[in-house]
Amino acid sequence: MLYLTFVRENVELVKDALDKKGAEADLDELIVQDQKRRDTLYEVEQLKHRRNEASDKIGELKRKGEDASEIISEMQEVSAQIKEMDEEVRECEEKIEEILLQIPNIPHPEAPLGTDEEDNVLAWQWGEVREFNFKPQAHWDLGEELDILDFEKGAKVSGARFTFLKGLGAKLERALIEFMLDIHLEEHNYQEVFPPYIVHRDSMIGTGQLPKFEEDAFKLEGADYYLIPTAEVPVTNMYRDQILQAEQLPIHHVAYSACFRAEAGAHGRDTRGIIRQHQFNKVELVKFVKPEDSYTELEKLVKDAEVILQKLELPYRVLDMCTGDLGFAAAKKYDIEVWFPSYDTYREVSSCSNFEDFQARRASIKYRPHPEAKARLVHTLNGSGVAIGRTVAAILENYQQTDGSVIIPEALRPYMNGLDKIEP
RNA sequence: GGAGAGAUACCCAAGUGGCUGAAGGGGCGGGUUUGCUAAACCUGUAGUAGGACGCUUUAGUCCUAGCGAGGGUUCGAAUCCCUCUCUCUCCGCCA
Repeated sequence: MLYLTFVRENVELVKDALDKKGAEADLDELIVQDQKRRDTLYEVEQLKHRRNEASDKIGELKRKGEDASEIISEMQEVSAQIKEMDEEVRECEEKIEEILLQIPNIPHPEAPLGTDEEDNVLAWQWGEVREFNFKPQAHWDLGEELDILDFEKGAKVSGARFTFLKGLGAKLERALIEFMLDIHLEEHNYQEVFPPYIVHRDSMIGTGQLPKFEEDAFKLEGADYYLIPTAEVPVTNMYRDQILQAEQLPIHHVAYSACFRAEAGAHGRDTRGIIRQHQFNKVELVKFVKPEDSYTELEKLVKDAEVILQKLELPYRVLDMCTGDLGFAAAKKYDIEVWFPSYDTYREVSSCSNFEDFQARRASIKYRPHPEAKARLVHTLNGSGVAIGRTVAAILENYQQTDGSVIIPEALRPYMNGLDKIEP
């Protein structure tokens, strides 16, 4: 969310941002409501001032045992008027809030201009794409043959986009979680948290999932509860409505969690395999930093995520996301995509964003640069470090052998009891 | 799930309708005394949000709101009433 004052004073800039992001919001109505609110507020505050003074007077008169009925009846009228105008102000604020929540973050000036994923810019890439001397199989075929993925059982028990991992598949998933957590804890100095998977509405608003993207989330029936679409939501909201001390920053958290997504707009896409599931595992990195550090921190965040893929020796590329593909809350974003032989392309396994103060403002997360200083909003960042399910799929595809077996990446073997291969 | 008790500023805490725009204490900041420290004494300490005017060789002044949240009663609410949230204690149940 942007500050109302900021929007009021930078209407053109905000309009430009809306264009670049391909978003819409009724700025004209916002300005009208804002003006109406301020006018009414000024008047009603004058009345309240009068009332406060009169109340003191009444108290004084009553203490002296004198008659105050005249001034009381006068104030009865004033109070009724105040009540009415308060209601008017409240209505304006409701409309303003509604529009304000529709306005996306302003893109960073260096974010490439563009309308959709076609316009994303290749930033850099790593690793050699393997040449196969046979036709590589898709991970769902490999997984079924190895009896480590069971799509039928997933569909039977829970429906489409749910899958059972079995035996060494389940172990591989667990090993990756452990492996990634260890790297970020021991080599990158993140602090681990294990968050709740269910949050209430305020938390979803705090990080920007709501109110705009209600249909993407799973809501629990009969309660104001949502299943988290990413650990970003609970971990960022840990610090909601807080003023941090300067020396607490930067805060770097790593959190493993399951993630739940309705995938409402994705009918027919990635219906096979485990690329797009309603429930998947992810190790997430979340940072709270001083504003002046946030872009350095973003670069480091991407590097931290990349290390995982480098250690697993999976070839990947990094995309600098264009303005149209930045999403609602990000000012700048890099996606990391790993190579999938069967798709003959790269698929996203991580998305690293700098939200600047957009989330911090919604969630009211501030810090004091000096003990005496006025509180400022922090900058928040997060990125996957990385998505587990897609990494499993990538390992199956990239490490497959002619006989249908799959080699375990060396870095992962300590987490698999030294196992070097999954065989049919 | 049942019964009860709570929520007041950085912390503890007083406060049942106007003299509380929040006593008192602790902590923290400043000062006096002092060779230094400590002690004692004096003194400051609502952070925030919003608005009006001012400033932009940058600086404030005033107003409004704010005692867990939201409503209500009242000329006036920390105080009375209603709803909700959270915390604690005991019982039950459970991993």
